[in-house]
Amino acid sequence: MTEEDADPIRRRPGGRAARVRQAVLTAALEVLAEEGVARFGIAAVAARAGVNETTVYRRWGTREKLVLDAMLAGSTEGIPVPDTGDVRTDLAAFARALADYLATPAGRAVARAAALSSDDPGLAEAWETFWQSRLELAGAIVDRAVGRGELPAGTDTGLALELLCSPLQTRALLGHRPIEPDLPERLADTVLDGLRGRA
Amino acid sequence: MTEEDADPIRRRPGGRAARVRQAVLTAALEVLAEEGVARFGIAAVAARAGVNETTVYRRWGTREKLVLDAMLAGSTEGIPVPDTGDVRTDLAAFARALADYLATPAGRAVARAAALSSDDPGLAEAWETFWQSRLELAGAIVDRAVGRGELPAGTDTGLALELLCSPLQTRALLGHRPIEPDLPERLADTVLDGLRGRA
Amino acid sequence: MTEEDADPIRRRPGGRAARVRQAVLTAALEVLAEEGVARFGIAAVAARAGVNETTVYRRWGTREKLVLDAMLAGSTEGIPVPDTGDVRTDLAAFARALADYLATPAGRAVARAAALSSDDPGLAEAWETFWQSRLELAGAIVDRAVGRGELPAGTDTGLALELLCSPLQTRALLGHRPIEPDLPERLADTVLDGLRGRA
Amino acid sequence: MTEEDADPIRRRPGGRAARVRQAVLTAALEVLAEEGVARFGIAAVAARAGVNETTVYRRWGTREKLVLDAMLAGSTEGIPVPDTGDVRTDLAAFARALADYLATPAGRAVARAAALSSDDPGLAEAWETFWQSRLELAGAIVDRAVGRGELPAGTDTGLALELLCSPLQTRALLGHRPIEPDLPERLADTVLDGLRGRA
DNA sequence: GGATAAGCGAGACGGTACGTCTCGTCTTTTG
DNA sequence: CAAAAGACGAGACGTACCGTCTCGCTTATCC
Repeated sequence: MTEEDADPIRRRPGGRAARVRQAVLTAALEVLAEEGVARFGIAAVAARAGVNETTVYRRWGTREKLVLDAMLAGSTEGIPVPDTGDVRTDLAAFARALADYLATPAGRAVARAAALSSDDPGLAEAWETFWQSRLELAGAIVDRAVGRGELPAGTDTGLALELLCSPLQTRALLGHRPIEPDLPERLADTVLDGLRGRA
Repeated sequence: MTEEDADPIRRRPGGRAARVRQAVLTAALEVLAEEGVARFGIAAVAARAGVNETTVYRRWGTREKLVLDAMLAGSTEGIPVPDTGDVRTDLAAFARALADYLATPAGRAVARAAALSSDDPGLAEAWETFWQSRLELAGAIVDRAVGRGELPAGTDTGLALELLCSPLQTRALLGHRPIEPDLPERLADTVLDGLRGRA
Repeated sequence: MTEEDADPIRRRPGGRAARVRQAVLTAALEVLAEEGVARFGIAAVAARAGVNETTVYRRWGTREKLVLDAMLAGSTEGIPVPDTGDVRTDLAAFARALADYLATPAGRAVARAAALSSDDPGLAEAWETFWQSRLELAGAIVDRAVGRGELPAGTDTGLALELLCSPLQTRALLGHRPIEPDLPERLADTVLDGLRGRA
Repeated sequence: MTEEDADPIRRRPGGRAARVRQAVLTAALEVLAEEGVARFGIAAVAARAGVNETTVYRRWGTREKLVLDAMLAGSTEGIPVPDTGDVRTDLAAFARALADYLATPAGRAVARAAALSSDDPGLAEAWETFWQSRLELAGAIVDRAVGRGELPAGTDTGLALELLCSPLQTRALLGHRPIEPDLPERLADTVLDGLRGRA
């Protein structure tokens, strides 16, 4: 885990094993985006990857683990974190980007997959980490604002991000209420005001 | 529709149909709470309700619709909405109650069920309505605060509730991050400050 | 059974009961002819007769009994028995008529219904009677031939009819082998030769 | 196709697939004989074969196909065809054997099954072939008699068999009229006389 | 460079749930 | 009060996935 990946499959990047792995994960992401998480099936993934079903079961075991691995491998880019020097602009842009991502089929699929596989504690933790790593980068926006004096010292970065992001996530997960275009801005404004305190 | 329920099943409260309906919905809620939404099956519900499986299929058709109906029929009480005269106390108490509910097996199940069946547009809308009706009562807290002058006139009630509730919902849905005991208070504080604007 | 039918349904020929009975039986015959005996269902019969399903169940109980009753009531005419004075012509014509009837949807349905419901001893006997009464009329052909000296005295009428008819019935029942146009004649010829004996 | 069976299931005679196949077909024949074709169910067959229900559906799809396959695989021996040098004795013995077979539960089931599934053209043809292959062996009796001069040269073998066998089949199929002990002999006699022609 | 071990393809199977279909019974409502 | 309307019980049917297993065969690794 430290200097050499323990997974024997990734040992040789050019080998057949790695090729199969990549094909399956790519296919999984495509199926996820096209069919949604509810109709996501291993048979479809294997067929699209040009790989035998048994192989997928051998390597990933269950549907949930495959979804998780595909997500981890596939969305490495994350949400872009702007840095314009103005905290309001940055937060609004980040919220906008997150909303756009969640409107994507892939984004919807990610959210659903996380929600559905959170029964298994191990998977739940993995999803937790997934979201954490995707969103905590935005903490830099808040931290920089504190550094510039735009926000008071001691500002709770986590709370800020949670207030900003979870309305968007919740809308993507529950029901089908669309995200109005000005919602990211309104969220950013209100959250900023809240963080600055009443005084 | 006005004085007599349109649903023919509920016409006679004492009849067999109504009795069966009640038994199934109750059993559904129990199974949901005990097994979770992923392992929720119609066979188990029918067995527990002492009703034939076919009847469940006849009346509800699919698992998703049964879950929805059980939720609609079963959680009529909703989250209590306090009225102490102090908006901060009220909001914090409401957030606390919501968090407690979401920590309940039933609460988790509700959240998961909504996330699960949001592929079907009709069901998604129904779940939207469900949450709307459960949470909008809390709008009274904000409205009363506006009336008392605790909050400015043009306060966006919906945004307020969304900021307050969605972090709790998201935590219940994604990952397994527990809700810290003081989170409701912190949420209430920050949201209130945000609503009051940057003085 | 002797001078007044015991069946209460037939008591009043003009009453509603009789009307319902007639409608159901007619509808049953139609469904039987159109859909075949395998897809014959009480629901379809009731719908076509403009009568409630429950009524059919009350009066006839099971599908088999309804089929039987419909057959008994519906095909009173039977197969025409010719009398030309020549036994070969008569037998061939009768065989031809039977073959034509068995090629009819109704005829196929009758044969299938008899074959399928012969598990129940009571029904089996009823079907036995049904066929007996339809075919034994043709015994007159043989008897007349004996009277005219065309066939020896002591000719086994039942055996003659069985030899003549059962190949046609079997072809209608098993497999889908069509009945060649000259088969009735060949049957009549061979059977007649057989009856006359070798000498 | 010549030296290796095309059916992939039978490729390995000792493999699990072949074992399962055999178990299911044997169980099917047993259920068929014990319960009759009307009460023949896949669940019962699977249970008796110690095989999962799904496997039966996968391999045979419908009840009718399973019945057919069981019959094809299970009654390979057919009706014994005697060769005593006397056509009357041979035909009578064959008719007797057929009558005995049709009196067997399995024999009844075969007849009923064919009558049951003759709606599907493919299955009807298969049943046709089934009966054809079971009965045409007896054609040798007639052919040998022609060779010995017991029967005239142009004797219609098919017609002879049909006249001999179909009365027995019809009695087994329709109604419940038992087969009298001397019926086979009388059939053989009359058919032989018929085949020899009038003087 | 050949043994050898790891992984893959192919095919079936056990298991669980789902949703459909019919039959025949039972309760409730209505004329 | 009897028939209509409609729900129910019972049970089979056929389908869809999931995850496991076995058996050859191909590929990559190791001596």
